[in-house]
Amino acid sequence: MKEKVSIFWFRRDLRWEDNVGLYNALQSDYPVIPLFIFDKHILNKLPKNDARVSFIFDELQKMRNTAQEKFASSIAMYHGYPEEVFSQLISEFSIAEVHTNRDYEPYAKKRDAKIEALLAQNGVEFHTYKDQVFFEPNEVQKQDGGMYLVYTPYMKQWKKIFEDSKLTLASSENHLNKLYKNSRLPNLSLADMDFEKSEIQVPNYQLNKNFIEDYESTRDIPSIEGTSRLSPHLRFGTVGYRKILQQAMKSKNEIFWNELIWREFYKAILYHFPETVNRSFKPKYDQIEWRNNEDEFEKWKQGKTGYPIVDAGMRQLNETGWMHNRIRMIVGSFLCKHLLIDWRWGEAYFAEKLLDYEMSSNIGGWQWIAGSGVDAAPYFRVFNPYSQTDKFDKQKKYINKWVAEINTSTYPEPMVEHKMARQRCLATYKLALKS
DNA sequence: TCTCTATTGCG
DNA sequence: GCAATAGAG
Repeated sequence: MKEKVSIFWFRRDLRWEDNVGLYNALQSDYPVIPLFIFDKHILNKLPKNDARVSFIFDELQKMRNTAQEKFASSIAMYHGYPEEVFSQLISEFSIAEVHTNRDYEPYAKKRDAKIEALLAQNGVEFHTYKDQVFFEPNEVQKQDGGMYLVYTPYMKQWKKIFEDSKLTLASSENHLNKLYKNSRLPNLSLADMDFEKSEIQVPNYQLNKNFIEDYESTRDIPSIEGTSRLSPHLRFGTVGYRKILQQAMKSKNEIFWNELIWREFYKAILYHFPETVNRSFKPKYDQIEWRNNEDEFEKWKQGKTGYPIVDAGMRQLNETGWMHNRIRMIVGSFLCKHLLIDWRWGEAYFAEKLLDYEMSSNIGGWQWIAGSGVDAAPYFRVFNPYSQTDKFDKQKKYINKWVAEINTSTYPEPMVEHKMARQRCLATYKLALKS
């Protein structure tokens, strides 16, 4: 006789507290098995020392320890394809319900549809919940029911409907005694999955009131810790989104809040226009004749362009898995506009390196800088790396930190001359965009 | 979430 | 000779 259980499937919500799906799973009539699947569809494409895999692994082990020590439970961990893992679970247990938080990325939508069908065939209920956003892609709409394509009106509507909404936390952490009592559910090591521990660590985030007050004045200065470092935690759900919103609301200054709304805007855009993963939102921009020079791309990746602010950014990315947002715009503009390399190449490199890699934000950001996206920068807006340095890193504190050899003979000459590159960019874009 | 150039005004 | 600014990309 198989045991009757329910399952909560963790994906990008790695926390016990304020977890909507988990809260609902714990209301089940049956003990709840917490599940995590290291998905081979995703992991097979990653390098063996991928920092995000290390981070997820460490966080899950911490959570597993908590479950063992306080609730005589654990987390069932598998390395495999989700459909296979669920087939196995179905054979081992009599599963009443599977609960999970909704995910809006193109791959996730397909995966979940498959799992839902598999479960349905076996008479298992599949319940999904809103957890990683405050408003889902269909909840912020124009009067005519269409999706906003410009950020500002989207943001205004978002805030308008937010006023009529309640911001409450889900008290999942108070119901963990409903977890399935087995402290030896299947565990894994990184080595079991043929991965190794990364050198790169995810730093802690800051979210105090002063930080949010000062955010507007400090966020653009890359040499100070004026950004929240929240992004990897937000990405993997090691902090709950509603708690962040609550903090953001405490300040009169709405700049930080607006950044959270950008995140939801780009999630909604990717949800409604999944083809923009590798197509320009504005089709004409796919007519651009990119130069796509491999050697130049290599110099950009390594931070050897001869433009100190660009090189500092790329080296920060390579060494820490993170880059300041102001600098992301500068290196992105340099790649697309000075070097005329396809934004998709830059997007792919960021996807490989960023601890906080979020598909919707990354695609949105790159299409913004390339000019091809919704509500994008106009094509003729070419960032000047020198004036950006003057504005945001006047004392060269950031540059000196990441490009130590800046004043020595080993530092390369600029790989392209700014004025020429700018004119070449304008001419190339103009050619592609004319009628 | 920009940059460049030409022009104006000051004097 | 410089700073401020409009207009265009």
